[in-house]
Amino acid sequence: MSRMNETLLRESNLKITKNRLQILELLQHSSAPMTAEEIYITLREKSNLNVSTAYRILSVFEDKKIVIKHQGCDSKAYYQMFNETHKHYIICSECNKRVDITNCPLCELESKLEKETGYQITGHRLEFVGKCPQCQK
Amino acid sequence: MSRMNETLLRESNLKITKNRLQILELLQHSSAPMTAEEIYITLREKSNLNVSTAYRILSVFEDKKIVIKHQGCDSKAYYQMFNETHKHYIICSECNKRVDITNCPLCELESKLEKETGYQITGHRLEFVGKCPQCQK
DNA sequence: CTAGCTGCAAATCCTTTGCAAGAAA
DNA sequence: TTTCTTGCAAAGGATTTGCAGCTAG
Repeated sequence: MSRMNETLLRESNLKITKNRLQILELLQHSSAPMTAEEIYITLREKSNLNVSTAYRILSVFEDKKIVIKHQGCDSKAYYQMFNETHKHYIICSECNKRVDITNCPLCELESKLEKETGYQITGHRLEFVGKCPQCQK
Repeated sequence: MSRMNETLLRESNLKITKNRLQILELLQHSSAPMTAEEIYITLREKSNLNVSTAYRILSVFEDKKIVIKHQGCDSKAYYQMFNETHKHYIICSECNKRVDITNCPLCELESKLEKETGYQITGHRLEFVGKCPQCQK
């Protein structure tokens, strides 16, 4: 529902623009995190979106905690909706394809670590790396 | 002992050079993973090492499994000795300082995931993010 | 109208490469 | 000598920025 996204933008003090709505739609319907370039390529015709605009929108969304950003080992940044936040991935070392894993055994560990290290822990990143079925051939 | 590192290089079919020995020494004595630039800055006077040489040496070391490379959220690559491999970190979201955490509850999870996803899992990356004691002020 | 968005081109940051000179075996 | 390493400068890919025009409110 595009109406919901308009509200989301309004509540974040952001103007409602076609680009922003389309990026939201896209990320909401994507089964995997996307790079800025993937988003740009998907939307450039439909919306004639520019790459730098894509980066700018994603960056604002990150500040407003609408999306979160992962740094992939391929040194590209991957973006996904914030509400799907607590997910982890298996990443193919050949093609960089990502697959979700459900269930996270780590949250409990966090408070223990806070005591041990003095860090104020705000989150964690867990990624498994391997070869996906296709790349195993 | 620099003699050991000479053997290490010889066994990897690499010529023994001042730059390589100094980078090995440095990483062995560093308590945290280092970026190519940090290594370069530390060694440029002592060894008049060039940035691209640093990258090249680190890249060869990675191929030969002498070091491993992490991609940090600051989009810089961090290098450490391979033998210290199975470590995870807490990373300060302000200053990017890294602290080791001992003990890894995840290895068991891997085989379960292999069955579920069809991926051939070769490793994992686990990083906790938060604010280090200094940056909490 | 005004603040906030956008496109475009140029700039920046990290990393890689081409090439010719230099050092190890 | 032969092969591998290096320094330098230039190129590369991902991301950011300056600026002038545009658009939502």
